[in-house]
Amino acid sequence: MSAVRTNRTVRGIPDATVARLPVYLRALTGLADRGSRTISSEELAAAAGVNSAKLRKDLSYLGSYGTRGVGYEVEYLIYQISRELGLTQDWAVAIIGVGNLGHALANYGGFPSRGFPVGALFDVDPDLIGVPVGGLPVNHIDDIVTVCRDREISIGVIATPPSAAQAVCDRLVEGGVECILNFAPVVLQVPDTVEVRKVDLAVELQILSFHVARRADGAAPGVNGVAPALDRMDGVVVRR
Amino acid sequence: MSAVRTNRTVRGIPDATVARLPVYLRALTGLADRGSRTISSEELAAAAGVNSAKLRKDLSYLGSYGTRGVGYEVEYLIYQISRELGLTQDWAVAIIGVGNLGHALANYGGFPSRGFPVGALFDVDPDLIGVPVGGLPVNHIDDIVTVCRDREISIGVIATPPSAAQAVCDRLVEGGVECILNFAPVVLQVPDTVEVRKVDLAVELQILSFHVARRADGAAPGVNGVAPALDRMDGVVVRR
DNA sequence: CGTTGTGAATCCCTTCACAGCT
DNA sequence: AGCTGTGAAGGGATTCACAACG
Repeated sequence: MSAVRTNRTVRGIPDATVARLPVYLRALTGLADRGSRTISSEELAAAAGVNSAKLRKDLSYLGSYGTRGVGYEVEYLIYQISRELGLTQDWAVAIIGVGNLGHALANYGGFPSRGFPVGALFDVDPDLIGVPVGGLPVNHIDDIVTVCRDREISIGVIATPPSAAQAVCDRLVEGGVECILNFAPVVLQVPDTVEVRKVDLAVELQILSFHVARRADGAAPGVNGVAPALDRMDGVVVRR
Repeated sequence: MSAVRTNRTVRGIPDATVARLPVYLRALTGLADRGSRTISSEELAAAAGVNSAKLRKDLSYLGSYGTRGVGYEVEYLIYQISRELGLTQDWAVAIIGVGNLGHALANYGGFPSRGFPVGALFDVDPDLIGVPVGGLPVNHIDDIVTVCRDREISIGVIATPPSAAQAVCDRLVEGGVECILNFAPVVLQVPDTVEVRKVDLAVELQILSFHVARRADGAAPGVNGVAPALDRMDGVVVRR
């Protein structure tokens, strides 16, 4: 994690910054659509929902792309952020698991339109193999390695049941995929050359639950919240 | 943000800790299924993919639920974490936007089975109103306020196109919903009594893109990556 | 004059290391 | 003897505040 490039700045952009760049990018494309030519850090920060000092510091990691007394040129900043994020080229994704979620993802236009064409679909279900979903026929999960190699898949999206996730992940890695977006509620084991990001819907809801519960706490009983709270520890409450 | 409760400990559990509790919970239920009675911080940490000191510190915010020299009793810890997260009661969720994603979410069994019954569905499309999705008829988006009030909805899941998201959000808040899970690529404006969490698939892919691009950088040309990289700044490359 | 870019201060989270308990 | 619980140290990220600059 100490890759020094001889480019413009010595790199090592903080993870927190990288995670915000796409948000800035979205705000900027919105502004470009509405015809803005330049924008100040204050305004852009408001549009992105962050503090302006944070925005300026984030952008400063990319280089000095603003003009003092004026602001940032929208189109130019869009280009610089896109370049930094590697969005100047397409990266093919594979979706593994064509159930509810995988189906929705395969049909979701937001991926290809942002430079992430869906290059392959995989499932185990024999009834699905060969059936086109979102215009692309489903391949068998046993062919992950060869198909990913052939089609130069860069990103694997795991939308399988949890029990299958690790095996699928292993094959993706074997097929040369080094970036994985994991929707399965499992902690994946990968070599440290591989980058994994996780989206876990149940976890998100449980985090929200903490906040609802906290609010309900002080409030009058019966305000949003279906069953009465358990007060006694008389058994385990987690369902499956 | 300085809510002091007179319970057992003075509260104020760090956000980072709250975000990990669901992960511990999942690891623990897995262990319980396999019949483990107790577990050490070392083992549980490994299962959850974190460092053991972090795990112990996180758990220490809930209270002293371990036994020195032994470890944690699995069932008891499950109960304590569930209680802390407010999972000892159900919280009804509403899904707004019954398109690809909303449809998948409505049919996803993981929500109700974890204590988040789907209590309402909304859309604007007249063809969808009244049609049952996942067993529940779709309501019109104009009825959000009254339906959410009536059915005591605690959590709103926004799965609409970005253009509709803010208006939907406003109505949810008006209907008494104080926790929102937002799938629309928009920064929502809410009163600070409302908690918003965001899941943005395109952002996740763009973050991964940064990492793919970084890897591809040093590698031989042609290794995973569809189009040749742009070297010149001759136009804007972001698509819509 | 207005806004960027950035050292310095602050805050929060993570990790270490070990005292304290079973 | 072994493992938890936690002060203390360390590392990042955020925010402040202002010098530098167009």
